[in-house]
Parts: sequence; C-alpha cells; structure tokens
Amino acid sequence: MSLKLYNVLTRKKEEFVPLTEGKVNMYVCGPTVYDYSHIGHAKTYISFDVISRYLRYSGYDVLYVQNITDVGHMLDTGEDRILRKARQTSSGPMQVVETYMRDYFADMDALGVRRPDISPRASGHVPEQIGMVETLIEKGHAYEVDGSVYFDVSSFPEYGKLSGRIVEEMEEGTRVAVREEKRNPADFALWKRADPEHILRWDSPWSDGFPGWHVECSAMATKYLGETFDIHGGGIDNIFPHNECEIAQSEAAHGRAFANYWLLGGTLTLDGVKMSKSLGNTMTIKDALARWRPEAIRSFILSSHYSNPIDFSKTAVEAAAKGWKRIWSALSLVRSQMGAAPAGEASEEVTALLAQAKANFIAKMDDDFNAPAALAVLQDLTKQVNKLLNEGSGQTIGSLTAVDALFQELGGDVLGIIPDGTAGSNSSGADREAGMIELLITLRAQARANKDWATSDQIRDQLKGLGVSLEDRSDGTIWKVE
RNA sequence: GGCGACGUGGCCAAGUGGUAAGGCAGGGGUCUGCAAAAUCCUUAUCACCGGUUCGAAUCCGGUCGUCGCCUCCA
Repeated sequence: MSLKLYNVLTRKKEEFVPLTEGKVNMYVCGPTVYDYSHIGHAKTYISFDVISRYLRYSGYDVLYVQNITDVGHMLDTGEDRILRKARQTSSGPMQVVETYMRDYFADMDALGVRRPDISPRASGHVPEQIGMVETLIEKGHAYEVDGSVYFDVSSFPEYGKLSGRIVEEMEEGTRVAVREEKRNPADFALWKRADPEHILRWDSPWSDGFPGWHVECSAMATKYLGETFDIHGGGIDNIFPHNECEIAQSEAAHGRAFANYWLLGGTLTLDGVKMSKSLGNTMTIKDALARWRPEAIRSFILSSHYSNPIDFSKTAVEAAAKGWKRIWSALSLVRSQMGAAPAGEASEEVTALLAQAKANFIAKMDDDFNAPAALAVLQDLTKQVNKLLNEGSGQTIGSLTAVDALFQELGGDVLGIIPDGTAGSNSSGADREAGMIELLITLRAQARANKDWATSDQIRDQLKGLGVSLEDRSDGTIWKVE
C-alpha cells in the first residue's frame, strides 16, 4: 500500500510522491497571535499534527514548518489586529505577540500537538519578504504606488487556480472597498506604507512600512523548504484569498510550482455556526480543556475526516469522549495486569489479531489520512482485547506487552490519544492517593467477604462521589479516576 | 449573485459500482450480592426526482436544504 491523498489543487485523490524520496517538506499556515487560541485552531493543528505524525510513522523524514503571524494581518478597518490589541491593553505590540504566542504553544502542548520543527515569525523575516517583493517588481508582477507595493493579479493568469475563482466575476458585486491606488481591485498588498500611528514598521526601498499578510508565508516557506516543496496545509477558510495569493507570489517570483500537494482542513463550527467574535460564540482551547481531557478532544476532532467540516457540540464531544474511554479503559486494564501476568510469549491468536489490526489501521491512514476509520480499527481491536481479558485464563506477559505496544504505537504515537500509565494513575502525585484507594479496596473486599453490603456500598459510593469509580471483576476490583 | 463542500439509522460518522464500518444513545440477554464495566442480540437502503449500468449511497443531470468562502479569521 502506498499513501494517497486528496490534493485540493487538482481536486483529485493522488498517490503521494515526494520531491525527494523519503523526505517530506511541509508548510502549514499558523495563527495570528493576538488573542487566545480557540477550538477552531485546535481542529486544524490537531489534524496536521496527526498528518505529520503519520508521515513520520510511515518512515518519512519530515520537515514541518508552521509560521507565527505577528505583523501585517489587517482588520477590514485597515487596522493591524496586533496593534489594536496593544492599544486595548496598553502594551507594546511585541508584548502582545509574545504573550499570545506563548499561550498558543502552551495550549497546543496541552492538546498533545507536537511542535513544528520550525516556527518562523513574520516580524523576524522582513528582509526575506522585502527581497521577494523586489523580485516581483523586477519581473513585472508588482508595482509601487506612493510607498506601497501591490501584486498585479493580471500578470499571473493562473490566479484563482486553487480556489476556482475567476477574477472578472469576482469584481462584480464585491464588497471590497476599492483602494484608489490599486490598478485592479483584486490586486493585493505586498508592502504597505505605514501611517504615522502605525508603530510596527520597517525600512524598505519603498517606504517606512510593513509587509502584507500573504507574503510572509511565501517568503518563509521558500526560505526553509525551498521554492517548491511537497505539502502545504491549512484551514480551507484561508483558501481565498490567502492561499491563492501565496501561490501567485511564489510562482510568479520563482517561475516554478509552489507546493505540489494542498491539504486543507474543514472548518469547525460551534453549535452549527462558525465562531466569530461578533457573534460571541467562541470557545477557547482552555474552555474545552477545563471540561474534557485532551485525548477526548483529540478523539472528537479525529472522529471526522480532516477535510470535512465538524460541528463542535457538547453532545458530540461527550459521545467521542465516551468512545475514547472505552479504548483507554481496556488498555489500562491490560497495563494493570502486566505485573501479575504469567510468563510466556505472545500467543499466536494475539499476534495474529494485532497484525491484522495494524494492517487495517495503516490501510485506512494511507487513504488520505482517514483517522475516523483508523479510530474504528482501534475500537474493533478494543472489543477483541476485552474479550481476551474476560476469558479468565490470564493472558501471558508476552501477549499483554504486545497489545500495549500496538496501542502505544497506533493510538499513542500516531493519533496521540493514548497517555502513558493507566487509568488509575493519571493524577499528579498519585502514589499516596493510589495507596489510600487500594487500602479502601482491601477493606471493602473484607466487608464483601462478610456480606456486609452496607459498608461495601458505602465505600464504593463515597469514592464515586470523589471521582473514583470501582469495578468488581472476577479477578479483583479495579479503580478508575473519572 | 459567484465559488466550494456537504446532506448516510435517535445523535456523531466511515464508506466513490456489487446489496451499508465504528462510536454514542435506546431495547433485550449473560456476568455480578447489587452496581459499574465488559460481552452477546437488536434498530437504516443512504435528502428528493430522473438517467447510465446486469447492478449505485457510490457515476451523470435536476430540485430542495445546510455549511464555508467571496471582507479579517485555522
């Protein structure tokens, strides 16, 4: 089997062939750091986290670059979003950037999103952006007007090839306030002359100003990945104009393809509508983490294909969280039984079961990173494992170890939904707590032996009230932290 | 208005030509002192209409509906 992926550029599912065998250069549009990250960011970056994890799992040497936008991203009022936040908080723009960039990484860390290999900041790559703009002017793809520079869309006939837009049609009925100095309404800024109050500014051949939003991605992707690279990712809501402009600038400047494969993630809605500040229907990642474990949130995100839209609703997340708990409970039981398991190699039955599950999982992920189908493979495997654990005859240490290893490999390394440890030991400083719980279980076992159900149930009920649930199995009582 | 995606059981969601994965919820059984967990059984003809085909959820055309983009947004 080989990896196939849906390429937005060609609107077809294609076999993945990297530029250099065994190596993948990947760029994903990152966030503008002017506020707390929300669950829409979580969807996009968890999706590409799993994609990069799977590429590595498949043996590719992946170089993953994701930018941090900290300059040039304007509101429709013409105000820079970061400067606005700085003004609102009476702080400097780079303080704002630093605050929310750190916060973004902290949220992603909490969600188990592995950091990109390089996280370049736009403000740190102004010379590269100026260089690209100079090239575009030299090649006749851009023009300067009063200290600002615009990309001449008419000079790049392929403009619109990613998003399917046709410039002429867009001009009709457009709500874009036409800037007088642009030759064509569809032209976009590469460099902007700074107004006096705009304090984020750099010297350039044209004016004291700042780069346009789109050019940062082109300049930084080129710097770290080359003029042509393998995969460009992001959210599909940026397909136009942002991604389209990236392509125009880069291909016009370099005269060759920008990215070979475009993978764009579907938009996340909250209770049916896209989140927006004006509607007030936002949920931050911190809000979500206060309510659900990161593995549950990841499971929810991965329960639909990355390219599809997903609606974040309480009931849907709860359902995914319960589904995840099934897997996690079974694996925790496996791990807790490993200490007392009889010696021996993995049985043939278990070995065959695991080999089949692994093959199925890989086949699903090879098909355009079909995580929901891969998750279903793990659910099937969970069912089989539960049956084995219910057989009574203890599984050998070899079998249990092999089961644990495969869950760790597929659910942990690839999907990122399997934590270390067991369900009973995931709270911090857990040893003392675990000891006390074990003591109560022992006392309860004595009560049960005496048929003292009142005491037995009291212990179980009160522990339940504290978030610790007990389950009596034929081979003893196990406990879980909710 | 233009572009794009989507419409699968009560809910979420896989499935791109051969008679519908998985999770959640519901009903029934097994196990258990009870409970929980687990396990077994059980609930769909795929928005609608027409067409292509021996055969379609899956291809084509149309209708209706939802969402996203076209202006900042992952």
